[in-house]
Amino acid sequence: MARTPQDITDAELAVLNLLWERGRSTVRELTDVIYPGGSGSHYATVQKLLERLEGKACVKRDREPWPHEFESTIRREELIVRRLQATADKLCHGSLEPLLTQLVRNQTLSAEDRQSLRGLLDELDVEAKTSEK
Amino acid sequence: MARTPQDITDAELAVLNLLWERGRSTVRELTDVIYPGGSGSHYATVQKLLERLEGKACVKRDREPWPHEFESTIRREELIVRRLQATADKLCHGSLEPLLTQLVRNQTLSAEDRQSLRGLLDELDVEAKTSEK
DNA sequence: ATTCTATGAGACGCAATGTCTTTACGTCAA
DNA sequence: TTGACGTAAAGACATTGCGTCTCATAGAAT
Repeated sequence: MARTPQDITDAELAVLNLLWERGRSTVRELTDVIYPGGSGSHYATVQKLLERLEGKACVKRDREPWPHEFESTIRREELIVRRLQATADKLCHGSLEPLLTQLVRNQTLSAEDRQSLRGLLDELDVEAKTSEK
Repeated sequence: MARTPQDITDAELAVLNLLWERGRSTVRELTDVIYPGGSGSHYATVQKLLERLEGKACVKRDREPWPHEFESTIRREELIVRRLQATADKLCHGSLEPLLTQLVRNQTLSAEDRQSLRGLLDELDVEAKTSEK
């Protein structure tokens, strides 16, 4: 069984999380937050992580300003969905429904929560019906 | 940033999935399914994976019969919840609610998925009503 | 007894990942 | 222009996770 590398590693995620918070940033700005009072090599570490994120199409580099500025090209929500799907693939033959079941069972939802959830489901039903013709 | 090992690896998961399907099994039975016509060393591979799963308290070994029989001590649902929580920890400061939102918004939910979710919500309504008095 | 299979401990090797080094380059102040 | 300083870019390096494999020993069966 071949080993499958992680899509986005923890260190990379730390950078992405910061980009989501701060928006467009330089390597230095990110480094100073992730490694406060960090040495010179930490700068290179963050740079490498950004480079790898760029390779994974999760980050876009703007070479126009100097120093370069980085920006995430993936939204947090997209990554959430990606991870959910990965979990479903490995544990539920790709079906997301069991995840939903566990989440609903596990979380204490108020009556209002349940109602609004039903509303959302109704919306989805309508969308499905209108798009199928 | 220290590297965090995966809780359960893909190869280990393949074994667990089989145990969930078949129930209590011997090493040979599992090996013959995972590596059909596999060589002798594949047997040892499965054995090692079981040993590691045992160390992670996901599998119980019964030394009484011969050959030994293995059984999973964790349910698929527990593992799902664990992975969901891990995703929430890394992407949502530990909150599961954003996962739920994404799952429901995601149009990959089939009509049947939506129906079964409604059923689940109904169950929760009943539980809430009976426990509130 | 011998022969087959199972067990158990450990070695091995590749690759992923976080880190660090080095060299070249751009920008600005004197 | 030159020197100083921060940045860019490429790549080397160390650790270790993880799947695999070897071998020595033990139990069962014929």
